[in-house]
Amino acid sequence: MKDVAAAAGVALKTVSRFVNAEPGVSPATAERVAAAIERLGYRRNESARVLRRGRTATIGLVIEDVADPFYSEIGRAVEDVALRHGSLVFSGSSGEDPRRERELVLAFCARRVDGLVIVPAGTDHDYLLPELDAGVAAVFADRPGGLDADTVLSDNAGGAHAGVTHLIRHGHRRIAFLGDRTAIFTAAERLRGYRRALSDAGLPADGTLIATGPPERAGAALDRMLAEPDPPTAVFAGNGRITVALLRSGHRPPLVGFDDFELADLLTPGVSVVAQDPAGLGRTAAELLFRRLSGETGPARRIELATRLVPRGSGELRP
DNA sequence: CGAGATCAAACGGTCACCTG
DNA sequence: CAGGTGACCGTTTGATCTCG
Repeated sequence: MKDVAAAAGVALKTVSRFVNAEPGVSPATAERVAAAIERLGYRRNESARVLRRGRTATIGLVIEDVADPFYSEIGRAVEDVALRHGSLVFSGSSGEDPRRERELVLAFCARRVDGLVIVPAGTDHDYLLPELDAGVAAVFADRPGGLDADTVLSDNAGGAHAGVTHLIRHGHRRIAFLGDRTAIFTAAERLRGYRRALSDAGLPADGTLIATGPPERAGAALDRMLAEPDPPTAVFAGNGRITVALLRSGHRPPLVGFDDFELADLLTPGVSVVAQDPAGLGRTAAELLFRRLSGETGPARRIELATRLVPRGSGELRP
């Protein structure tokens, strides 16, 4: 900047004004400064700018797994919004481990991110309080966090209710629920939606038709249910990985799965799903974050995004 | 009065150097 | 040897000044 000022024959301050499009630079001077910038190949040093301004124009994103398409779609949407606000995104995978989530978040904070979008792995977020006090903004996405902050969720219970009701309408009375561990908020919510759908339809709750646990065990769990005297005639799968695990283990039951996935429409029959809007989750979370960063105050918001039932064949099979 | 110059003080951390 | 001091990195910002 000093060199540009010397080359253009103006003061440092004038270059700064020009670079930041501030008023007070005459067109003639601006032209000389622009020419000097062009000639010297000057680009503003962002580190120095950060040093002075206190804002780093970066945000941190903690998701469960960057390799999981559901979360990478969230990540992409967050990135798009961030870019529009002149920010870059650091992202990391918690792997569903609260300790790792905390390490990532604190590492981002140590690099002085302006804000955070977090898919919580744990339920205790007291470790965030000092950071929030220091002015870092935080938004929870996909699941609620352990403190009162802006949160964006999918309507998990409502989506599961719609999916199970769809199976009931097609004549099923005994519907299995294969879900992830209920310690995970979304899994518990979907189970709640399943139960409500059964009771709304006047069907009995049968605990032997419910299995929760890691997705890779879903196939075996369904095998056990099918070996019982009064087996289920349809399956509601609690997330995309469970749906895929079931299909991989050779099962083709009447089925509705939570979460859409690639090629679901190309199978025979097509797999009916309750689709979430992961891009919507990411976009909404990032937009809330940038609103806070631009000074919006007021109580924490909680936004719930609708899900969409996508019938493709597997959910319309009769008993 | 407006355009622009000049000056100094930050920002947060690192590092060389000095003191006791 | 520990601990303290001050310069330094590049930019922004505000105060103040100059000149036509």
